[in-house]
Amino acid sequence: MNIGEAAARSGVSAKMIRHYESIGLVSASRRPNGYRSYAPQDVAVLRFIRHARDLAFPLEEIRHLLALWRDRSRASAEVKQMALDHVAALEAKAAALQAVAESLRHLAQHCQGDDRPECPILAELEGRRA
Amino acid sequence: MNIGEAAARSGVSAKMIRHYESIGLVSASRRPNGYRSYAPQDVAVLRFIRHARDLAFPLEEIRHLLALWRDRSRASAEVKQMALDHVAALEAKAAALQAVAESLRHLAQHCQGDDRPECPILAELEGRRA
DNA sequence: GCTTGACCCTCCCACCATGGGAGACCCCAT
DNA sequence: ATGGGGTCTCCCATGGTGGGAGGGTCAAGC
Repeated sequence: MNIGEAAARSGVSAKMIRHYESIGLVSASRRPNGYRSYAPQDVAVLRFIRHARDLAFPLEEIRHLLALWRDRSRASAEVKQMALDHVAALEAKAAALQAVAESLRHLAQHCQGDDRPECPILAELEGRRA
Repeated sequence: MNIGEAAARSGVSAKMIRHYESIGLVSASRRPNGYRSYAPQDVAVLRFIRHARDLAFPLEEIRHLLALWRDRSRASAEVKQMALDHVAALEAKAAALQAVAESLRHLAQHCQGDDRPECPILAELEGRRA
């Protein structure tokens, strides 16, 4: 099948499929006319990638996961470790965002939010620890 | 003062100060030799920007906040609204990350993580809803 | 005066993942 | 043979930051 159909079946855009190929994450055979040609197992790889992206794995980690996936003798421990490390990274990022949101929310709480110009939010940004 | 000192005093790297200037967020007068020259109030602006960045405001919103800051007759309501909108955006992003982390954590929970190859994480990525 | 080192200048490239678009080519059906 | 839809490659943009090359400037020490 051509790239368009592979895209539709995998949920990965044609644009991204080409990109993944350019960074060596996937490969594709070519027809005589230069068109990329995909077999069902190629679509499976693309789907794998998409699911991993849905779980916010960076492409470099996906490259690793793909290698483990293809290695039928891999130890599940390695996969699990990658997953847990990734979970930790995601939670750290989420916590950092949440913390920033908290402090801004506190700040906003002290702002009247009326027609007057007095604003503790701006004061805080300015540097007066108000 | 030169850019290096302004950077040290504001906590914004010289690199970033130049960048902010290139996108019209800040301005700087020039010395005859071409060097940028900063007054204390310029440093105050840079500090404002840095504090806003610490609160994860995007530069375009900071541009707006700066305008409000400089407008002594602004209504604090507008600032508060921006802050609360931003809080909502941050919390949405944090929640999304947390949700992804959760599902991956659940997935990993079912993985033995031993020497054997069986791995529900890879199975899930593959698409078998295991 | 001359060298040295610290600073400054501009311009380009990189990250990360994705999308948009231009200009050209291919193929099939009418 | 013409039109439309698919495909090709290549460039550009996002957002915010950093790195570095290649060159100019200035002050201090000799």
